[in-house]
Amino acid sequence: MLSQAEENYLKAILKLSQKNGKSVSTNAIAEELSTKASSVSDMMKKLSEKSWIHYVKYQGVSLTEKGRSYAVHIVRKHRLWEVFLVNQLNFKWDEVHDIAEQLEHIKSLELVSKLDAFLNFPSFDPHGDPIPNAEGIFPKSLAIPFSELPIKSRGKVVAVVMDEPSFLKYLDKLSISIGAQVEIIEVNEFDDSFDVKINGKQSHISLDVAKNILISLL
Amino acid sequence: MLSQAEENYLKAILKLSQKNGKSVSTNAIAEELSTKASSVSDMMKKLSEKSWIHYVKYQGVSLTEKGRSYAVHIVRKHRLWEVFLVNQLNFKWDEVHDIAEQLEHIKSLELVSKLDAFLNFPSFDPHGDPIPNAEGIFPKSLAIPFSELPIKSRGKVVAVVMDEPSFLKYLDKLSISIGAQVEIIEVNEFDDSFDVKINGKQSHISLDVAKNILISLL
DNA sequence: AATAATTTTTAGACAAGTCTAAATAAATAT
DNA sequence: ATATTTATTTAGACTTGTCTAAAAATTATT
Ligand SMILES: [Mn+2]
Ligand SMILES: [Mn+2]
Ligand SMILES: [Mn+2]
Ligand SMILES: [Mn+2]
Repeated sequence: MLSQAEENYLKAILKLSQKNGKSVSTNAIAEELSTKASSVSDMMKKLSEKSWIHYVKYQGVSLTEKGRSYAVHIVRKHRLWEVFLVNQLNFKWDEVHDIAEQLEHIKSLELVSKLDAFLNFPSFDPHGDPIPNAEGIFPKSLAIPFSELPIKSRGKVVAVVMDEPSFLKYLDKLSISIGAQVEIIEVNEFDDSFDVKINGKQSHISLDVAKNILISLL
Repeated sequence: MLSQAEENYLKAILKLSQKNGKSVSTNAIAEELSTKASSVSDMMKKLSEKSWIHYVKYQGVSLTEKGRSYAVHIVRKHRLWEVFLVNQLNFKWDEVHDIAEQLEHIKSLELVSKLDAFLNFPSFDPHGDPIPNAEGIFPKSLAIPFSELPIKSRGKVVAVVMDEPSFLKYLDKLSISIGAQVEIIEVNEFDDSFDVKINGKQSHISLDVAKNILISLL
């Protein structure tokens, strides 16, 4: 049985390899988990001995089939619990991450499947992130960053890339939530900002913000 | 912030002092937590340095005010989660203990209070155990062991003392559940067993079983 | 009251997980 | 191709929580 620490490492490796493709560096993992590279090296040795990861010294790591499916299961739990917290307990979307970070480590397959059913088999979490099903398959969603939305075309917010509370609260202030209708009116070259419409109302956002909002075209 | 291990020790001390009054012995704690007396000694030193318990070598331990209130909070979480698992997720009462044993360590006051509200502020868990409120006050219930119910008087099952799955499943088999109407028809002196009525139907239970069922008189 | 049995504590060891500092390998720049 | 910088690993130390075995204190028995 894996410890919480081991589970967090697997999850970090999954996240980083989903983002950057291929193999993951020691430093990237250390950064992701706010720990030191030396601690990561130690842990990589351990996880590799137990066949959770492929690891060649100085060459980075990748998940084994077994490791990937375990990591996906943790992600599944994390996102299901976030749905529970927001939809059933009325938490706000910027409040749930740290709690789900703990709940994801609760061990009971029965619990996960009953929770899934209770929540009506959701496909996306409160931040628009896809929830893998019991077989580990992620639902597809073709989404592009808001910053790459063609001018004048309409889109719908489907997800956010960051889940830091400060970013999420800022989106609240801008009335940007999952499902909101958006449109780019104009690009301001000199500061890379955008004049936009959000649910029909004119607004203004920076490139940094726009890159972290995922849109599906209407 | 307390570790899971420390929390489990505090909870064990609370449980034992509620059962036997006064101060709790090293061996009793070791037994309760399935660990060794030497480990308990070590931990008692640590908890006492941090003022969670009163501890005098060779004299047993008791909780400080602060320790008691922390332990009660863990119990509150444990029992609220059990209610959630049984009432919302349709677990059976013999399946929830181990899961609640993990969930009780999730740290978020906000979560506890929202869960409490979501469940409609329950006063008793699925085994009939009292759930302390946010102030740490336990609801009262004057209950006596089934084995001490006066002959011919009627009673209602309000709680069970043990929560081992095997015991709970056996009660299921006897159709004994929280709320069931019961009555002792006759005491069989030679084997200390009882002829009883459960929801009107005649049955037969041992002293061991009867001692672990709590009744309130009708 | 002295002895025996039981309970509790200490001493020393170990595994997990982390850290700092030093060594080594790999990548980059000259 | 060599030197420099950066990334990664190793060495050694520390904390938490556990264990076994031995020592000490307490309790029970004669
Ligand atoms: Mn986590
Ligand atoms: Mn999320
Ligand atoms: Mn526990
Ligand atoms: Mn219970």
